[in-house]
Amino acid sequence: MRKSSPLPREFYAQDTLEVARSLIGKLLVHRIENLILSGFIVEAEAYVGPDDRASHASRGLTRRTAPMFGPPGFAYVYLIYGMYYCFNVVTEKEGYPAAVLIRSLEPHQGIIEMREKRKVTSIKELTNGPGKLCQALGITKDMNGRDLCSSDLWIEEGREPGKIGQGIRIGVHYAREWKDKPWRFFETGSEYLSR
DNA sequence: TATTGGATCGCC
DNA sequence: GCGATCCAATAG
Repeated sequence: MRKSSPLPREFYAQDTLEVARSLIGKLLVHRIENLILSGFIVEAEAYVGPDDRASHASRGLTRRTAPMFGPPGFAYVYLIYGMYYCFNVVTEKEGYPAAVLIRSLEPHQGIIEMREKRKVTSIKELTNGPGKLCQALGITKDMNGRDLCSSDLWIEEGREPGKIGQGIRIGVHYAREWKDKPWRFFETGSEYLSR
């Protein structure tokens, strides 16, 4: 069995679209003491630069968006609609605001515990959405700004993904001409994609 | 200090 | 299709 290790910071330092595409098939892991909760990434979206109106960073550097302007390989976690968290990985060089939103996972380790956290039994409903996967893996505001290269939350090599599809991002109708950018990547045919 | 609205979800 | 629920970002 190969020793698991976090992807290096250079992985995150690349072009954001490249990172988003490359993340499909990788394994997102959260270790809570002796418990391992993980899932293969099957869907991710890129939020790129200061002009992308769909991105929080288009409003500039604020308290909330600070992690997006920071160095690559760190987590950007925020509360949405007052009740769910969304998990992103910060990309590109420090000072350039960009990140990839992890939208859905194929559950791997800790499925019993994920069911308890999610209050649902169907495996397909555990992590098929950005808010759901944070709930399943126990990702909260506490992980905002966490270093994915040296903490209990990380991404490692997973499995070879199937065919990768590309399309427009979800839930960004307000983003004017940026709403139609095909910056969402997903594993075609996966049963674990978000709605 | 007050108002607004959202990178969602689950139920009607 | 719609309400829940709260905080950051703005406006005043």
